[in-house]
Amino acid sequence: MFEFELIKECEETGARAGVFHTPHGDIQTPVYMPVGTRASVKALTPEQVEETGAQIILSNTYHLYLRPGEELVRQAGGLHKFMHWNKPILTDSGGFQVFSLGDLNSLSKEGARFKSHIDGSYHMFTPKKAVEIQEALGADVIMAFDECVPYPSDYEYTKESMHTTHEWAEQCLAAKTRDDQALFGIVQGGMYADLREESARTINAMGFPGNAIGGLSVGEEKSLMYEMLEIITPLLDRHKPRYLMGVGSPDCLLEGMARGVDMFDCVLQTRTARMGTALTGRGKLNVRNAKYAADFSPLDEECDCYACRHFSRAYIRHLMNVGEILGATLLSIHNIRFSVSLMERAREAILGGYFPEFKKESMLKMGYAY
RNA sequence: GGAUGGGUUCCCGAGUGGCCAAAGGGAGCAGACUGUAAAUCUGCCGUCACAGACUUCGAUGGUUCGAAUCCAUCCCCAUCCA
Repeated sequence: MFEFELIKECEETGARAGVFHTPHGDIQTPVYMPVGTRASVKALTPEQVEETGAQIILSNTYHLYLRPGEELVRQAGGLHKFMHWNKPILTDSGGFQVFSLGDLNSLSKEGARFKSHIDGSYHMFTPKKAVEIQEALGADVIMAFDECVPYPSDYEYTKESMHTTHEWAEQCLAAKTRDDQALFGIVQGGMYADLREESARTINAMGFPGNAIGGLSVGEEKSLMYEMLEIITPLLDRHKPRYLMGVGSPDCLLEGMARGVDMFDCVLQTRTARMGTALTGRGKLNVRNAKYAADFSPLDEECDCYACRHFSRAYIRHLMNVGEILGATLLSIHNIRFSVSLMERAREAILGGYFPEFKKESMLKMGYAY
């Protein structure tokens, strides 16, 4: 279980194609994972998510712990059953929320004491607690409890935080009791090359079945993120999946893959969808714009998603403009399908030995600098 | 016919002598969004030769240094009474 088969590596870049085995099915990598923070990919039914070709979705420990509570999810028979999604699920540990939602009460080596953003009540997350909650939720992949330092952060703080994250990673491993869940460690180290190297070596040595890279895409220049990736991925076990947390946009997906990343998750697809933005092979398209009022072509001519097969830009613009929920649904379907499709095509390119060309063409067509 | 309340920038709606090109919504236009407190947030939103000027608050005329705000007449609208 949780074996990662490395099928092919690009000879020019670090891109890889593989298969990650989980109790709820195999995942063809590289993979984009839609995010369903509160046990729901916003605006979509599980069937709609599945129809996009999504193989695995994310959910969130912090949010589900606060509401409805992990015990309730356990009672429901676990997250898969509770939300009616029978494919793999990955739960984020909640580290990101505990630190980003601001009202952090106190942080120590033991864990983080924080105030609920919902009712102001105090809670304590420790590595052990984060694992316990995630075991109750029952996702296929669970994440170590880490601290995601903001950008910019000074060297000393980043270093100390990284060491705490490492200690927590060990504690998460020790706390784990279920063997039908894979616990991934998370590399931190901010934007400091030596810290990233140390963190990658340390986390990798702990022997997690998969390694994640956290603390990137937090406001830094993309070039800096790529630099960090180039330091990190070569130090992570080739035969285990590498997961770049919170990334990304189409260009970041391609650039991440080229640097050896296998798994990505990002809220951008669904969030921007709800705001009226469609990701397309020719770049972003804000369908609310007046110029699409009478444009009866699909969001993306080359897309095979449900929205593009049946609806026009003009119709979706109309839905968004009058505030019909269906607009958010159709755009979400499209953006997820677009991203999933990009990954599928990239995988084929890796397998077919033409990934560098595919990447270049895709980037240029989408209007990204190359 | 009489009484009363009204007519404000695309719409709704504040404002009742200067700090008013005129609050606040909405609509419209554009932008942002990367381990989701987001069906959210931000900007613009009379015109122009735009750190200034010009036109505007039903119409016309008047009072005043100064009017969307006060006065007169007129034109509409709403409700009530005949």
